[in-house]
Amino acid sequence: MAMPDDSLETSLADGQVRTITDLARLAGVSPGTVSRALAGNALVNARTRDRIQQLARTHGFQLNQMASNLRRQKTGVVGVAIPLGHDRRQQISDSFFMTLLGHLADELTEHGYDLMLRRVIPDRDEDWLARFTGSGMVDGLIVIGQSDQFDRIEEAAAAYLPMVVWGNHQQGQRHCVVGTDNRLGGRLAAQQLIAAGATSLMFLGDTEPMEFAARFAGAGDVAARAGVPIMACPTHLAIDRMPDEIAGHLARHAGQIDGIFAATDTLAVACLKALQDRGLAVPQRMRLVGFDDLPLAGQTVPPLTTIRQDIAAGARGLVDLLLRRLAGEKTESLVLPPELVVRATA
Amino acid sequence: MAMPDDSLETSLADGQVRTITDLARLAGVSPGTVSRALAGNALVNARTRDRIQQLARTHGFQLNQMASNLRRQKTGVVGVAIPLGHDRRQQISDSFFMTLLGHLADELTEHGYDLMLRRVIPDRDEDWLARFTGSGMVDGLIVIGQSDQFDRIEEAAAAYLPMVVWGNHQQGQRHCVVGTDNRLGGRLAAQQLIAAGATSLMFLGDTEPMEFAARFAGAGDVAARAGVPIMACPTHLAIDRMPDEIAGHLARHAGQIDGIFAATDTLAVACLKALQDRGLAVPQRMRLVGFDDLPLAGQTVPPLTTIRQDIAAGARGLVDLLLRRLAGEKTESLVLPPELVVRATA
DNA sequence: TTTTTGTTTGCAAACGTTTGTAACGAAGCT
DNA sequence: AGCTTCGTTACAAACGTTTGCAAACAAAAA
Repeated sequence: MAMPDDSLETSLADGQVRTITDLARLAGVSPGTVSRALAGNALVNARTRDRIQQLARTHGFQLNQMASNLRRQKTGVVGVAIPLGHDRRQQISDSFFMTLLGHLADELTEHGYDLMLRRVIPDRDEDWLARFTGSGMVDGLIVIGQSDQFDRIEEAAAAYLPMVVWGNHQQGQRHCVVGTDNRLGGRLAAQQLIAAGATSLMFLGDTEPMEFAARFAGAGDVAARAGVPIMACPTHLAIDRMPDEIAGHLARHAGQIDGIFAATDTLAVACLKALQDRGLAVPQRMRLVGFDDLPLAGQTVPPLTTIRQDIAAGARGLVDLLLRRLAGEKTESLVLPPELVVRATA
Repeated sequence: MAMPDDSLETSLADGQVRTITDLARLAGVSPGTVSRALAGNALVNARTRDRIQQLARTHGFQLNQMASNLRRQKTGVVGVAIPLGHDRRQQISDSFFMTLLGHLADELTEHGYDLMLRRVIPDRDEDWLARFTGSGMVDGLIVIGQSDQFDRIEEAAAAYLPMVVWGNHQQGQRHCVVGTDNRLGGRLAAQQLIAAGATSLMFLGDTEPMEFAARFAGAGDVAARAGVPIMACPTHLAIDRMPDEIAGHLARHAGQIDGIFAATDTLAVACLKALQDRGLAVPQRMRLVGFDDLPLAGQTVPPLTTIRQDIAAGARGLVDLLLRRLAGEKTESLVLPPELVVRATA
């Protein structure tokens, strides 16, 4: 048996081995064989396969993914879109979304997928969804937050299967969604506030986004049944406006209310500070419940009572459903149960 | 002039217009012309150009990026790698890195680049860097945090130009880095603690990672000059171990020290809680300074004195330098000045 | 009319893979 | 010896763009 031609090998050694063809020349076989060898295909003889893999390793050969993707018509990349609809500065700094993103990265990596992150501003870019799905750059799409794009997502879902959305579930919707049962979460929050002695409630947060609207509605359910009034106080999530707005709300209504349901832990923490600034004892004079159970919720003084969203489970659900859709399955939505975490603010 | 053949057009209308060739047939021109028309190339007649663009719009045509990328040998994608070296669970949930990531997404989007996120575990994957740079999937690379991969990054930088790293700058290093002057930050922190009356210091945090080591060293400089002792108390950043470890440190040393420099705001906030649990008044009995100035630093009670890193500026710097490197420039590193933010804990 | 110039288009060769099909020996069978 | 079968490899056609070059054509100049 002839050894691979040494002189040929060294004559190429200086010029980088970039393409599969370079490698083929080096190994004295055809490009097709190299491709199969690198893929571990059983069609190619075990000895040649090892030899080629060895050669690839020593020369630091890297397969060109672009070409591979084009040929195989798949990319191994999942797109993650964060639409910034109603409050442009909100989400990107919102630690809930960032934490979810982290878990998504974990989960996708685990399954051999890469993650392509794209922030989209729907008002500026009409067909952000079509651009992403049709670009050929991603095999599937995860959308974090419906924002105010429910209709557009709904429309896209009709034609584009491999898409899963984090958000709120609505009766009879078409697109596959994963999310917490926000309405139930709202009920739990209001129940706890009332059980802790509250007789008049404030909902702190915007009621425009679907998730928040559902939380408010859930709290409303319970409040109505208990004969307790509840008022909504819209507040931006942007860190620079939040404190002032909360202070304003408290200044106007602090006398009339004795329980606050914050749409988000971030809001709750800011609110807690505002309450302490006003000298209102928590939970004696004012009860407070948050939403999310971010890590910082346990770190406040007093520690925050809140409604827990299981972010890790959410990420697992998103990825699991997406993978099944990539395999052609037509999956149902997944609604996760929220959990009341009683600490010290209510 | 003949209008585009209507019967032909409708005969294709049902079958999706996927490729540039479909569109060419529809418009009665060659694929090359369509390509140029869509690119807005001045070579093609203005009228045909408009007609083709209109046609593309009405049929919802999307250029296949994969093919385009392969042909042009560029992708419009920047890779962002987060190496999880020394403390696997740390970084992904660490709000500093997440915030930086958010700003990076902003900044890259602004310049027309997409962002491909990849978490890498160096121990499991020897040549994570080469895989990323050589895959052909990204035009350039931003590495967030040197972790314990300084040498590997240094080595890769020799051959691969378009790479910028967030981290600590060391005398004479090869790779281009953007980061805060951690040593100076450490000095500022220690100065403030001592000015506030501290006479014996604790450094709360791991001293392994380069950034933290530099912060500790800076504090050490000042402490030594002032004749104040400082001890390092290694602490994990993982949220589930942090509180217990801090409580342990305090139990052992609380009597001997009266000032704490926490390597991170996250640590500082947890420490603040632990101090309050022990009934140690801040800042009367114990002074505390953090690092980062995360949004939550202003929300604690009392609000946290800390060393500010300008994350947004860091992100801008990273992207700016990367773009210049993509253009072939050989750029210098960028060291950002930290800033002391005096609130109420020291 | 012929030549020149300029504008607009088509042709075909890349980009670097993957994969169906054919080809080629060698071995096993009648 | 002829036939099939099997294991291994080479060949070539895709995948959907972009782009240098040549061709076609019209208008202007000679």
